Amino acid sequence: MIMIFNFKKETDVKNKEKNLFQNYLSTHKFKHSKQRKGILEIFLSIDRHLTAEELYRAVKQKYPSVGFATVYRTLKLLCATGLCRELKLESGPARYEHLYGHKHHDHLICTGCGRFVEVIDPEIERLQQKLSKTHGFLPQEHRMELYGICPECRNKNNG
Amino acid sequence: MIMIFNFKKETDVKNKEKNLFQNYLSTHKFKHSKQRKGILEIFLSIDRHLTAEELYRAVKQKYPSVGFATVYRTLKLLCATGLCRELKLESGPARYEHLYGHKHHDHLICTGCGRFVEVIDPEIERLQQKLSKTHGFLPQEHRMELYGICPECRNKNNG
DNA sequence: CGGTAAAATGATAATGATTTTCAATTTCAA
DNA sequence: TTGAAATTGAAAATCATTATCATTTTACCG
Ligand SMILES: [Mn+2]
Ligand SMILES: [Mn+2]
Ligand SMILES: [Zn+2]
Ligand SMILES: [Zn+2]
Repeated sequence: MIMIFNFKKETDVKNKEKNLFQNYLSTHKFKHSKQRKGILEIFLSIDRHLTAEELYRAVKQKYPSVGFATVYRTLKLLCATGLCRELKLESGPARYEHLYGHKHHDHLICTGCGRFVEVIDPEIERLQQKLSKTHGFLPQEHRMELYGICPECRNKNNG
Repeated sequence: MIMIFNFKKETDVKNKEKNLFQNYLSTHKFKHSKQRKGILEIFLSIDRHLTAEELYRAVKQKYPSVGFATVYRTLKLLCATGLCRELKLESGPARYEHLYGHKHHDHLICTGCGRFVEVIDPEIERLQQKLSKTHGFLPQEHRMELYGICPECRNKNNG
């Protein structure tokens, strides 16, 4: 019962995201190609912070003819639509995460295993705004990544 | 009088940094080349957040025969010595800043003109540590960049 | 001082991630 | 259905950075 309910809710959310994308394409006079639909579909099916290459590989499994460039191009469109956020991290290629229905958050990243934990601290957010204003800046965005060792990796290293 | 005093203090600091570098080279059995000395000298003479290319160009003016690769290699050494910090920002090539005698700080960056303002908020730092620990992480480093529009750019756009 | 092994250098090639180019294909409004 | 315009995949180009390698320097020894 609960499973069925969750399943329904999930597909509803995904349909909403698909509609937002279709709307974005329409209002910007972009075309509704198979590739764009397919890439969005696969993107929505994977809820991780993945790289363009990881997404490309997943897309290939269902749609083998899609090119790497199209994945990159579509990721830009998804970001423009507000469905996706591009993360430029300290090292490695950019990673992409779902944005729709996700509030702003920052990341706690394990330097051992690469695990991502999404965090938000309203007090930090407030102080960031205040700090910007103290220096006369009009605050726009910010980026905060906290690096450390996660509980699992701490156990491994200590055991 | 004050000028002379400041001048002396400045060169003292620079000499200390040069000595630290020479020590680093010695203790690691690296050689004391003209290029390394020259690049450090130019690096110390420019107190900005500069790219490898900007440093390369400045070095070239006084030491035209120095290669780009050597500038990159020496920047790595300066970072290892603790005289320099490499900043991987949201976009563009890495930037390098003086580290010796500079406490940890984060950056407020103007999206209009690219101005860097160094900021530190002990309360934010404390909350970052706390946030990491709340999730069972052993805190290591963090990165925080606040983007906004600086007072000068705000005036320009409003005027 | 020479002599010499090891390290450093500069030029250039290679790399990795991303973007651009372009000929062929697809979309879509008329 | 048709044709102009957008999109695509493949491949080349780009950008920042790193690796390679023949030549030059450095540091040490006699
Ligand atoms: Mn996230
Ligand atoms: Mn700084
Ligand atoms: Zn971990
Ligand atoms: Zn500005």
